Amino acid sequence: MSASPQPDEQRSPVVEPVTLADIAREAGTSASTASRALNGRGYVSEAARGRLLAVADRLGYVPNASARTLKQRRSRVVGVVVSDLGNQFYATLAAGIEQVLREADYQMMVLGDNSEAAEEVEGARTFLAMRAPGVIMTPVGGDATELLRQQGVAVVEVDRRLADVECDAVVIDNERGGREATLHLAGLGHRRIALLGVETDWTSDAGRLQGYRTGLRTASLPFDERLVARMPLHAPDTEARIEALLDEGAPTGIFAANNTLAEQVWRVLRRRGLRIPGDVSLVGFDDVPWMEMVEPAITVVEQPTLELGRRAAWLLLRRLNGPTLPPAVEILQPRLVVRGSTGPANG
Amino acid sequence: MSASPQPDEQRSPVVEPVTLADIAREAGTSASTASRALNGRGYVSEAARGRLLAVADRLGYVPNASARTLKQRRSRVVGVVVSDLGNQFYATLAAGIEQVLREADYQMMVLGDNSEAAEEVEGARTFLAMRAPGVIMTPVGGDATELLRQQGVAVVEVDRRLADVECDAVVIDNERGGREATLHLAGLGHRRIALLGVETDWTSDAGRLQGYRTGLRTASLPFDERLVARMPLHAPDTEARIEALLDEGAPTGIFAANNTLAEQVWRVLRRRGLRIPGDVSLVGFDDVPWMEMVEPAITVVEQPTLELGRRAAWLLLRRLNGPTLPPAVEILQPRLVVRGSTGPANG
DNA sequence: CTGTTAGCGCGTTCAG
DNA sequence: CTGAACGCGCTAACAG
Repeated sequence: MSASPQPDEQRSPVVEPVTLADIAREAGTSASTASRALNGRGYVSEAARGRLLAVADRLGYVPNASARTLKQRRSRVVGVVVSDLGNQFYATLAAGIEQVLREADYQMMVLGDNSEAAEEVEGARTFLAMRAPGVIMTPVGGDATELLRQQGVAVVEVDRRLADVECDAVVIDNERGGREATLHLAGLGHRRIALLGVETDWTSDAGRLQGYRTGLRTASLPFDERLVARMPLHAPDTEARIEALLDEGAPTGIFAANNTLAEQVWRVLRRRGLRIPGDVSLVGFDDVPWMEMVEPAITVVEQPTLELGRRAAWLLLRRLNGPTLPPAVEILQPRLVVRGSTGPANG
Repeated sequence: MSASPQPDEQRSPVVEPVTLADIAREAGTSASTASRALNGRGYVSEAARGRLLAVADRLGYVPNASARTLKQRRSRVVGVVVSDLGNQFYATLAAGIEQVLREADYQMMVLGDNSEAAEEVEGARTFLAMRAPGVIMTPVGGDATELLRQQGVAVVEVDRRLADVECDAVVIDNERGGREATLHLAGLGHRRIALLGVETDWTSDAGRLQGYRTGLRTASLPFDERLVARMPLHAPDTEARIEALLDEGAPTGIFAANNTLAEQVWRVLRRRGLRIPGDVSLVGFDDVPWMEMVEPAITVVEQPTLELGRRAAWLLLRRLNGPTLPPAVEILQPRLVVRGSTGPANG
């Protein structure tokens, strides 16, 4: 009955953002002093500082990041570009990076290229535009790193290495992981062990393949082309290729070199009604939650993914503080976790 | 033998970034004209435009985002804050948002609060500092939205609603989802149906609970307190509480109101050696990949998560173009997907 | 300890 | 169609 709904009373006051000048005026100082007080650099009397902080708080001051970045010629945003944010591995990697960055008061901005060099370069340009002081990435095509480095942006490669120029990196001992997976299968009596990898020039896959070969040799098993399938990255027919591998290679043990491949193999095996490990044993690389929820649980080469991210962030922070330090490369160790998907060969 | 590795030849030329002034000078025009040519606004002769574009390309010009933002008083970065980026649901939500934003030439910056109002506010301040024109969030504590709105930042709530002030939102019909899950179990003859939810004031959980109650009523089943467990968000003893629910409520059917709860129930049931659905039937809310990989696969109320994100982004873009439009609320429909984890009651 | 000055790189007036 | 001038908000130098 009373106040009928007025034309919404224009309920967006949309106040102008409070600036340093505003709080300086309010506190009776100059903007410079306000600046010094609010970010703790330079001399400011206790009295002034107190007043300034109080006013800033009262007015709800939020520093304008763009102005600061423009002036200082670098932002507090660290760029991260990974292959696929939907993949648990990369998501966890990013989480690790974020943990460390946050403590150091940097913002993280993540971008996904789809393992496409072009998108990676686009991401690099974005970070260049934002004047990011550093970028962490799972490299796909060299160009991005080069572009960044050329502009004085620190780059850390994580999970795999690619850059021609030397740069900081943190990776897994993939060769060892591949070897252990292969030897585990060989130790169970498997003689036809397949490798399922990705067709790239990435050091991660190359290492796992290398480990596979070393493993075979150690176990005195021959290397057979028909037992190796390397999937093009965006192949629409991955499952068909897996079927082909099964048909032509007749493996009794399969080493799938990443978590998505493991999932796809698993689906194919199940669809075919093949028993695991009765008919085929399966070892994955990179442990993700579903692997220990399915029946049987998947034997896997586990990698310290979160730690991988944390180290990468550390390396970057170190680099930001010491631009002339020699490049550092950290190698983390994977660990074989034996579960139900691997068993003795019977064929 | 030849050139011994020199002191690395100072191989970081670290060129100064190319500015608009640089390319203007090179092309023999003023910076203003360069600006107009490069971002297509205002009149520029074809000749000048051509030269400018060529020079910009040759010099590898990357616009300084901070300068642009400072001048225009708003950036091209849309903020997104979700509860937990590690959770597949929120990750997919973000992916949907990103798809749409990218097409409209906006950058997305995601932040995770841990369902903590304080972190959410911190996120809002970050976006305020970056002069984000809009923010999309799964709200937890009201304050952030208010802060943002007050400063004229467009806000879209997604997955749940919270704001006192009216604002755009896109949500799922949770009531219906909860009802269908409950009726499905009731239809199978279950009389002791438990609800496992989260103890929050979120509309999502409230809706699912409401649907549960409606479902019970429709099926002429009594509402029993002992069959309802609402978990505090960061409870360290969730599994113990689930055990308690099992002991005290003796349910033969369980409706777990989100994907993480479904996972936890599943783990507890398995640990206890209870058969699914022989001893207990389980329905989840929000379909995620593991649910159809486990044996038996989980019956679930599926929601169009990616679409949820896409719509939220659309709503935001719409709002950015029409600040005075009336608030829009979109409600998307969930869908019951029956799989093996639900079966007839026998007790 | 403080204020003044200047400029980061850009886009937007406004004359010409 | 173009250029000159200005200012977005902040901080680094420099006097005082």
